[in-house]
Amino acid sequence: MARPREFDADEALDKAMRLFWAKGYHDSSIRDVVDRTGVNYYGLYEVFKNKHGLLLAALDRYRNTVTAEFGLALKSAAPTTQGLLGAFDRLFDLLTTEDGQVGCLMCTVATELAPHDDAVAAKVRSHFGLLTDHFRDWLDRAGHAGASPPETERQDAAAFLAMTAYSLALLLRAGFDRAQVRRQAETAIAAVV
Amino acid sequence: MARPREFDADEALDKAMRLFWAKGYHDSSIRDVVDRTGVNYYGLYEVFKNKHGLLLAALDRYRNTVTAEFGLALKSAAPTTQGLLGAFDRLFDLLTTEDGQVGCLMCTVATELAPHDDAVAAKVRSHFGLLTDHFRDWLDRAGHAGASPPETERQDAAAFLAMTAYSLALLLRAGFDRAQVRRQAETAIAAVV
DNA sequence: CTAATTTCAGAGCGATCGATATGGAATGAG
DNA sequence: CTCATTCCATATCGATCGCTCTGAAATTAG
Repeated sequence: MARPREFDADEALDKAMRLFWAKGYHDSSIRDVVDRTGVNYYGLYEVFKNKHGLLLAALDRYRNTVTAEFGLALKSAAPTTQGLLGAFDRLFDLLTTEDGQVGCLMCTVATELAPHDDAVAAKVRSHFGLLTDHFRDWLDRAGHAGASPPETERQDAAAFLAMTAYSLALLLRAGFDRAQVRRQAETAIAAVV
Repeated sequence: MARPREFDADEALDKAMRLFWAKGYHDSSIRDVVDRTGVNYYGLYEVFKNKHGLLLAALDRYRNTVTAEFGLALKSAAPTTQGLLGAFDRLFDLLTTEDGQVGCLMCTVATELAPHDDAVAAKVRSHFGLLTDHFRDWLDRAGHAGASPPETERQDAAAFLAMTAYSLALLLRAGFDRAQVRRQAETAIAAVV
């Protein structure tokens, strides 16, 4: 098989994801990616085809790491108001890293690209659906405690919480301080539990 | 005064605003602006200094036209659940134009630029504050009808509605259909009135 | 009228973009 | 070992970026 690859594709993808996450798509150049990952152009294009392919792969990775992590937080959250608020606190941690990744990658590329990029738009909507499912699971657990609301109402509440997560991410990215954003989360939670 | 200007600065700014609104900042080139407005480079740089100055002016115009229009809708909205929903319907109209402007310009530039552009971030936060004030006015009117909630709670509700408006715009831009987004609006409204 | 001034139209600037081509280094097959 | 193959490192490509400069056109002052 001739000369073996010197880089770890997942590791490189993670760094590329964090670059897109911090700076968005158009403002991140392939040269930036090369510098950050240490991977040469050849390897990058061999594995990810082009810049757009790299973004799509980064979105998948985001879903499988960051969003999955939040899913775990929801799974282990108590079926109470405080439990849900704790999950949102975990979300805030995930959405504000030390390396400058502020907000949610999905929300950022949604506003930047979705109207003119069907592949990205599809991934965003799919991600929103996943988020909704996670909240739905939590609501199902919480519903056992009190009176069980009707099916459609509970599904609406789940989608509403997913929308809330997105908008909290947007506010964080816009520079609102965490305490203020957290108050918004409390108001949203009070709406559905 | 020598040769007079041949273009209307406001008219040109409006077209530039719509370009940024539709495609975002980085994906809109000065050449695009020149083509869309018919204004030459010289005039553009003479009036707006540079691309960033043009964006800031566009954000001001957005606030004074689109957001002002929504403010009027809120002012004339009945102090009822249906009244508020009607104002959101007007918002949906404003956020989906025939020329391809989908979503909210402020939200779009917030995710695209705010973390690395203080001037833009400041305008976004100011815009969010204005939106909050508009909702606050409506809540004050609505509050007269029933039991008046405490001051801080009402202010939180106003900010929550502003956040809701932002996230509805985000969902529209991500390609969710209007009916689904409207359902989210209903859920949010039910949370505060 | 001429002269001075300002705008127009667009050519052109250096820089950077995404993407590819190239020559040498590293590996496995025979 | 040789040799074909694959990857690394980087030079380079044409295109486009934000922006400026230039020469002609249009206007006012005198």
